[in-house]
Amino acid sequence: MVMNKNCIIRLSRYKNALYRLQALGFVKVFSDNLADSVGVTASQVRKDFSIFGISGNKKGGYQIDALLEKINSILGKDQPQKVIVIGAGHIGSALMRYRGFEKEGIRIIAGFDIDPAKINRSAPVPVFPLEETKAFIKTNNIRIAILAVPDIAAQQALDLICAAGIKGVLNFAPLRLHAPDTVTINYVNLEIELENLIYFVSVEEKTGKGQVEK
Amino acid sequence: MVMNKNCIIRLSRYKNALYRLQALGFVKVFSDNLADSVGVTASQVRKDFSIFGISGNKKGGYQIDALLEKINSILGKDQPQKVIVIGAGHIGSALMRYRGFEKEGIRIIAGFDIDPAKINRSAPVPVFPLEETKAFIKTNNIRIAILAVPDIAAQQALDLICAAGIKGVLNFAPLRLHAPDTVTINYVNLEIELENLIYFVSVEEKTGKGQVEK
DNA sequence: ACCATATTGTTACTTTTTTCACAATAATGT
DNA sequence: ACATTATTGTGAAAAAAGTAACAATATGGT
Repeated sequence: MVMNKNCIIRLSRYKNALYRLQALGFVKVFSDNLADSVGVTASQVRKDFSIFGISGNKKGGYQIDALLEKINSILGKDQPQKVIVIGAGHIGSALMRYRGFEKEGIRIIAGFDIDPAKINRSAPVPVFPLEETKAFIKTNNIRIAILAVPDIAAQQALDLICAAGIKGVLNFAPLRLHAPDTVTINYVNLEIELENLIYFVSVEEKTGKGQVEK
Repeated sequence: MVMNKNCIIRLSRYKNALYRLQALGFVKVFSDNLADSVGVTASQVRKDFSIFGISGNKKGGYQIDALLEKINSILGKDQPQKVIVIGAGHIGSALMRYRGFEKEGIRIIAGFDIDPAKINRSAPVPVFPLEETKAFIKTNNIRIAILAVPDIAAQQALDLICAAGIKGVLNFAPLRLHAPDTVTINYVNLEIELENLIYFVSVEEKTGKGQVEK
């Protein structure tokens, strides 16, 4: 089975598209419908499905609800996922307020910060002192953390949570972090995404389009 | 010149790493230093540089300040970039408050929302009614917008801003949008990033690691 | 019950991306 | 001044990812 990260990302996209199709009243879907709504080729869809052992019906396409069930199970969406946030600054606290994760079965259950002024044990998503992180992770059996601390603090914070048992990290600090390879780190960097846009927009202005692959 | 989006993203990463090295007092850097701090191979660094016509000195590596100047110019960081935000909900308003873009020369100069309650013409980053978007983009010559509106409104909002002259969009809505191919769209989706982590973490728990490519 | 048709599943092919490998060469020490 | 060594720059090789093509087959119409 030859699988890579992009594959899983596409699986999430298929899932989102399927929910939309389902909401429109569709019951079954063909690889090319799904391809169109996600923006990939039909071959890609079928290949991805075959990688994960998802099968449909020749001439009949895929049954949307069965397909969703399968994808959700692959993506581990059977049970709700508890997540914590390290760093209650601008990004961290925006994430704690953000309700959009819930419909995906992802719950941010606590935040942690080194600054005493940020502590608030009675907020809807409570914020605890950083020292309590390790104990919290262990007693609540948390696997996934969002790291939203300043650059200089990031590696140290990562070491702390890895030692406590965290296995997956969504990192907002704009630098490469090091962790045991049993820990998966995904990077989010809006500055880089914007810089990327700026590049393509200005190249296009200079050249009049067509030269650049995206 | 064979160049792709990942190449530009790596260029941004090199830039960030170079600033850190510079802050530590380094004056020159070798491809393998840079590779280490960004997490790629030294060959990759040199190849990327050769694509953009960046050259160093045999045996002498690269002069950090000259290198930064070159990369910044490629990335269009010579002049500050004005950006607007469409949608002043949770994500949109967090972005408007976020000061982290400024050190990258990116300034969010206004927000727009359809909800009259969100309008605030005198905020540090003012929020205007959606109807004024087109005029604002034209008079201020804006090229780049962040799209932070609900799914159902996204395509319509995109059509509006594209018609007004926007050329690059950072989209937070979790669906594929359609635009003329003179417009670049980058997608940000934290739910998908988290789902991705959940997948890798649970696969690892089941298999005991080593089977999965990332 | 059979035929024509549409769609899957998978293998082979193509393209893209990354890595390797090494000649060219600048810096350093003797 | 010369030899040695470290590092770049790049073309060729390898690996990875994506696309195309088509045989297999289920479906629906007649």
